[in-house]
Amino acid sequence: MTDHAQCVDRRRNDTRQRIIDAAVLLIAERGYAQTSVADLERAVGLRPGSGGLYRHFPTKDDVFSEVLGQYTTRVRDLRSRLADKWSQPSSEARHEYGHHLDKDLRHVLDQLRQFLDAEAHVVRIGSEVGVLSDELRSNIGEAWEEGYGILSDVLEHHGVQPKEARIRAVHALGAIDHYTSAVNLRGRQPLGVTLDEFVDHWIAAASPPPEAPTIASAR
Amino acid sequence: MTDHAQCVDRRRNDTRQRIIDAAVLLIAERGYAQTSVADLERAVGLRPGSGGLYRHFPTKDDVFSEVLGQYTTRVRDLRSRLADKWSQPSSEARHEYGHHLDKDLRHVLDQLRQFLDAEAHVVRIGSEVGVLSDELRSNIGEAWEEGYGILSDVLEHHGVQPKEARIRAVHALGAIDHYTSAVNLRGRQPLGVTLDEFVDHWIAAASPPPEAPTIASAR
Amino acid sequence: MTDHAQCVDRRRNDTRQRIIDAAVLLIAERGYAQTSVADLERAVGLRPGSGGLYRHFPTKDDVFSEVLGQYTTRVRDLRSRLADKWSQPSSEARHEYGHHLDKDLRHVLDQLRQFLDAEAHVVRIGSEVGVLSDELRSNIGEAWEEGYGILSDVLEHHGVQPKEARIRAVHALGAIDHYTSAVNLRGRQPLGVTLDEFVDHWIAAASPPPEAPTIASAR
Amino acid sequence: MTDHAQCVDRRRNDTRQRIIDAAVLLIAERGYAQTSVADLERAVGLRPGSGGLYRHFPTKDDVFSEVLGQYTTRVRDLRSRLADKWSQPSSEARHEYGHHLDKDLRHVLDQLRQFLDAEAHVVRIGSEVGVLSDELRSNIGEAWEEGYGILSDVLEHHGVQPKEARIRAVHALGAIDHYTSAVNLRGRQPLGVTLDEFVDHWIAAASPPPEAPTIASAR
DNA sequence: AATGAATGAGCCTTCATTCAT
DNA sequence: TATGAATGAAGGCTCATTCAT
Repeated sequence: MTDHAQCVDRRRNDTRQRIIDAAVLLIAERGYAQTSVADLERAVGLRPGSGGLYRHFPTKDDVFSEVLGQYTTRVRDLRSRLADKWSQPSSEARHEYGHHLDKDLRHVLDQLRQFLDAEAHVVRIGSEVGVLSDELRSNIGEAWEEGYGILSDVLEHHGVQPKEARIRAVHALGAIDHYTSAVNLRGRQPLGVTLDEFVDHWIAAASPPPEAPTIASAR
Repeated sequence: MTDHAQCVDRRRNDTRQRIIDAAVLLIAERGYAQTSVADLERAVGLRPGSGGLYRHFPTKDDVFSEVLGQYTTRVRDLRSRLADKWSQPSSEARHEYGHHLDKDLRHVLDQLRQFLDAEAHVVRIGSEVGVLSDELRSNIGEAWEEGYGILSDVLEHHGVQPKEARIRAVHALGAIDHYTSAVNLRGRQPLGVTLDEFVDHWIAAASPPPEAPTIASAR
Repeated sequence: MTDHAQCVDRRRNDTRQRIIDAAVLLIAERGYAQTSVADLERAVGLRPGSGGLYRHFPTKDDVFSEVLGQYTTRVRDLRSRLADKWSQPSSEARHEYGHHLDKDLRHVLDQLRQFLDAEAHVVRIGSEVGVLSDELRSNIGEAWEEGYGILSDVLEHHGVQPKEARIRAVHALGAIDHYTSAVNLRGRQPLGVTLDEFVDHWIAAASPPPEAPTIASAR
Repeated sequence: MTDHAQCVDRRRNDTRQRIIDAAVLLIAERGYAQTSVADLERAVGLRPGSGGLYRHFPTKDDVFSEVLGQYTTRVRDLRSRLADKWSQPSSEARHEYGHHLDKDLRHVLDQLRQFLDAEAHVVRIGSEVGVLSDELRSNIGEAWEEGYGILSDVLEHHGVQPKEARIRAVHALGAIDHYTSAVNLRGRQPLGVTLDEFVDHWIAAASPPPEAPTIASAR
């Protein structure tokens, strides 16, 4: 393979990735349904409406599929990054994660919220799931599975049985997803419940009752 | 009033309501965005594309606004129907609702689930909130507020303080909304958690800790 | 014929005329093309879109045809009213019309302008002639013929030969029509020429040159 | 630049201009309001209703705006072409324009009439001004201003004061516009006045009175 | 005389996608 | 690889008119 060929390949990947990045931005801004192929082309310097995008993706949906794929990867990364914190408590000595469930949950929630702030497009897509193709929907499903995993990891680390950890994780992530979406989309706090109030309760609800959960989970 | 007049009146309400009913069905089937005016017309026997719908609604969105409005009414009805059960425990002697929080919560959840099964279209619309107009969005917001209310009613009846009842209600309804949507839209149980498993946990999570709930919540 | 029947007939004519009056108003406001059958119905208290107008007119265009017809009648009236002024100079002694062409022309122009201010709808239609049906167009033609007549009357009265009077009349009315329309429609004075400037010139141009026109026209 | 590139460029300009040309024809035939986007597409060989026109113009109105723009340019050209004739009398020796107002006016009128015969569409649009958008209306206004200018140029060249030249120009062009439109749209000569009769009078009326025109206009 | 309902034809516009160059 | 052009299918909406009641 010549240098030239490499350069071409690079450029190709370049445009391809730039389309994805543009998609991320545009979706965050106006949503999936309102982002047209021409918009994407314009955003990356291709002539809008000329179909230049189809050199890089067979279909509009494939762009978004890739977007979601990369997102899933980032969720996975976050998950393993956090998992490391519990399993290698000494590495970040001062923080001492992995000892107190409460503290760890709050930390996870913080991380989760920070993460999602940086992934506004996916939050946005979340409110348009209904108009997505089946493939895209299942892409999103994968990401969610990893997301639940983040929470079940902490719980398991703290001795909650795997099965129960999963249940709690789904319950907890679902609750916060709903709350966040409600605030974002309807611009109003549900029943006037503030974020702080919600979070405090959430931490408490996510933790298993102090008495004897660990006994049941002793494996 | 003659038979005649009655007939005329009937016809009018008829088509209008039939459009709404058709909308309910079609939304449940393919979603809001995928339901065109022509689809609605076809569904009620008007010639598709002839604009016959516009004799009954000024705008496509107004159809859906009405759909959502009628839905909100039904949620409200459900709420007051359930509220009656706690406040008039003797009226349905054998059921004895209003005494045990656990039992009542399970009952509410059953009712809620039955209710939502019959309102599949709204669940579906919920997944398209992102593409909806502001008005439609706020219509949905209203319905949710009533929905949370159903749960906070039970909790309050059982001595949970109003503020905490609201927080718990939002948390609980959010969790179940997310779970249900996940199953409906992605056709898969999150982390393999079954409905029964989820429900059992949900009941437990929604109830305040057994010891001194009111005391605990008085902070 | 009973009183009742008369009453019905009255009402019928009533509604018919009210439709015409409404048309006059609506056209003046938004133009012919923008005035729909439903608008007319609404304006006279019929249910818009129910086709009630078709009890009184076979066609939308027939309404406007009638509107134009009544207008033509009014132009004719104005014409004969003015004609009387020249032929019966003594009747309104003080004004002494019929003696000085200049004065008379200015008077006619004033009357014409007053008249048209009260007939805004026709001025408006004038700017939409291009979208009118042939019949409507010829209706307008009739009115114009009467309009030219007003001017040729004055000129003839002052000794201008019929043929030349007609030419001058067409020329003069055309010039003022164009000027007025330009100001109305483009909201700007052509080449910055003000109304007063235009009128002064118009009077001068409409009058035949002082030397010997009367000789030629001596019949 | 290869043949290829040239061909591509040609094609682009081609369709765009062909749309404009088609618009000119269709407007002349049936008017602006009656010319739909689909009509234009059909006329240039695009599939009607497929929206192919929108690759070349962002909006239906933009097509007509361009049509009017090109027209204005042509009027301006005519104006400067004629202006040259008066200021450079020797260049076309035999015609000797610029010396006799009568002759020059007749010449201008001939040119104007020839010009407008070739611009039937604009005449037609003139009769639909009432239904046009503001932008289109102001486009037309521009063209008129140039048109008046043609006449005021001749008059000024012959010593008529600028202000009076402008008034006369507006008056004269208005008169002929009205006459022409009347004949075109109503298919009948106003008061039976023939074109020749009208023109002869027009020439006379447009010229300032022989004696001391400049003095008279200095008031 | 009036009305509710329906209709058909049409309108302007959008957009994912294809194709030749 | 990129682009101009075209296309087909749709989409929401308007409106004069008809018809049964």
